[in-house]
Amino acid sequence: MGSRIIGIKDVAVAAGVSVTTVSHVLNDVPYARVSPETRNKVRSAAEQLGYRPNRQAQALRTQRTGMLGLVCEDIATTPHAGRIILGAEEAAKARGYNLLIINTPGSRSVDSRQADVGALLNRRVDGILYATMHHRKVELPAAMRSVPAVLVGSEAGESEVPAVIPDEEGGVRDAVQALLDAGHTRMGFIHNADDVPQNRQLLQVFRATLDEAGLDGGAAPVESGVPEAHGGYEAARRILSRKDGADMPTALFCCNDRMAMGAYRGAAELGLAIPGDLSVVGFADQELIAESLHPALTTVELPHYGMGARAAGLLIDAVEGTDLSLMAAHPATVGCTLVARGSVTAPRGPAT
Amino acid sequence: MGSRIIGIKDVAVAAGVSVTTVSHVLNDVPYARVSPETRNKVRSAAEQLGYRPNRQAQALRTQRTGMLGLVCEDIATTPHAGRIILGAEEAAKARGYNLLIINTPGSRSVDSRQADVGALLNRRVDGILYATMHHRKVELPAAMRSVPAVLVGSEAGESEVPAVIPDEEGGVRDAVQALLDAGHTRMGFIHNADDVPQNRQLLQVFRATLDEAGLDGGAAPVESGVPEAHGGYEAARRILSRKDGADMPTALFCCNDRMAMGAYRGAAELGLAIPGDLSVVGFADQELIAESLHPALTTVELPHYGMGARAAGLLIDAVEGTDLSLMAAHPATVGCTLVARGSVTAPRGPAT
DNA sequence: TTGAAAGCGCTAACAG
DNA sequence: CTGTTAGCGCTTTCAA
Repeated sequence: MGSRIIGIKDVAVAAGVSVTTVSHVLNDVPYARVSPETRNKVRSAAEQLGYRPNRQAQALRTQRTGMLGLVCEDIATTPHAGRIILGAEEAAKARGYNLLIINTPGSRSVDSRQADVGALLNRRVDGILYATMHHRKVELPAAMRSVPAVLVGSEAGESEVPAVIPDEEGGVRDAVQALLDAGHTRMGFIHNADDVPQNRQLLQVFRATLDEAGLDGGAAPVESGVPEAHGGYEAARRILSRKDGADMPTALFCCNDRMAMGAYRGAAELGLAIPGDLSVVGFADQELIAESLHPALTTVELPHYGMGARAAGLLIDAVEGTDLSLMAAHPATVGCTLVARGSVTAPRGPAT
Repeated sequence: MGSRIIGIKDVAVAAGVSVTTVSHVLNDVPYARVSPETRNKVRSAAEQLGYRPNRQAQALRTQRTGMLGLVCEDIATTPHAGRIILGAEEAAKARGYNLLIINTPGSRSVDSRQADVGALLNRRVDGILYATMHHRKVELPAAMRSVPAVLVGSEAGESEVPAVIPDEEGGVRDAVQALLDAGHTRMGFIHNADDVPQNRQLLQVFRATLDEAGLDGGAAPVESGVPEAHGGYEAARRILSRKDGADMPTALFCCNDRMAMGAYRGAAELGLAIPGDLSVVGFADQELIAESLHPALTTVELPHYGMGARAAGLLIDAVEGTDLSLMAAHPATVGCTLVARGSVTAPRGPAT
């Protein structure tokens, strides 16, 4: 137990070769012509000594750190954060990269975010993943332009940074289609009152899908509320007590699962059983809630893991030379999946 | 736009001084004696050129990377992951460190986890944070012993690795006390049927707290179920339909919030209003659920953020020379907070 | 087939 | 007060 840290030199000595040879062997340098015996000697010496290549030193020499920066704008605050991180981490690891993670408050000044990105740049990350929670246009720290970058979950304003976003439109279509397929023709829409573009779009797609099915999307009852259980509760009560009889919707599309949870309660209070009297689909929010509800909520899952993985893959492509500039204008989109659980069934036959 | 990357040398030239001086100024080396004018010249030259110290090079030279490895055992899978990561990240950042994150499947072989830790070691992280989700003894990859390490959320088996764990015992006591304070004397315990030590302990503490209050903890009704909403539902039904009248519990302690959610439904079906007829407290699970329930669930919050921050702080202390070996035998504990919401109130007066 | 040697960008003795 | 210089551990010409 003498020398604490052993380097390539120690391996070279132990194997009776030069450091060059060790480097060639251990890195499988293609043009290196080393005899098999020598290779073995080197490898076993390295193993024996427990040699750990110092990636800092390698990086200094090769100008490649093999590290990707993941800057999360408030992301680690939401329950979905972990999935994005996990997706990015596994995709990165699979290609030999590691993730340097940094949280940056989106609320704070651009300067503070600059500094966070700067820290990553000082560490010479090969590229940067910039993740945000709410799918919207985002203003990027200027410093980011000096390395390849990919946005996760939102698009950049005017810049030409490629982005990976969820295909929410497809998700809404799938959800509505599931209701249509079950035989529903009158469905209500419970809207998130937060006025972000994303939310407006959900409603548009909802209506368009109805129109395309030959129904009147514009006529569908819509109510908004705060994006919490009680907002959903109130909105549901309003929709469901508008009028009785033939016009009452037999299904509800809720903009997020918490609101759906509230809708459950609203329906229960009005004596409506789910899914017998009322089918419900949720959207993109909380798997945990969806599964815990009774009956379990059929909902659309946002592909957090997939977006993380996809973005990391693209970023590595860019780092390794692929030109992503074509992608900048046209974000990559990853599909949402409709998870069918127990809250959708066929509507009751027309009232007698 | 000639030279792309500018180094300390460029700054030295621009400022008309030597690299030593630049290094001294930029790093605020205490024993360096540099005139204020020179300092200014250096600083503005650096600023001007947009100089970014190359931390890889610094690290190579100083043998300190300023990076902490965070290995998460399956952690990024759970919704709590983000809070631990966030806590660790912010604490690290505050002291000038960054986090290299790596997910490692706890289910897979020790070898695979060794490899993950190895990747961190190759990058010469200054220390390692090892986080697990379920508070239990954990078997650590041997390689970890070569750098300072701190466990988050679980204790090590026989090794002498310091750990940071939640004070669940205190959390249970607080919850029971809240019920006691509200005037409850008969409370049921809804147990997680998973047979992990943690769960057994919760019940013990529950009983002990009751005993200490002069009640008979052993007599409290206990029912177990799978740790999901339906498990809680079934357990609640069993407890609440055991017998009527004076012996029926007026409050329920649930081992996690999903089970509490099920208990709500069970109570509702039996015609019991919460909190009027039945008070409920949850434990350590899902803030999102707790807030969305109606009435909102009073529950005990596990200090994920705090554990992450605390662990990072300790690790950095160790990295910077503090001896943590005393701590190894005695894990640091961070308190859980009882979040009072709407599910606890005084019991109804004794039945007429 | 293998080895010697020149740096990657920076810090820290040691000299002035 | 400031500058020279020797590495940190590794890769990669270039030469043998």
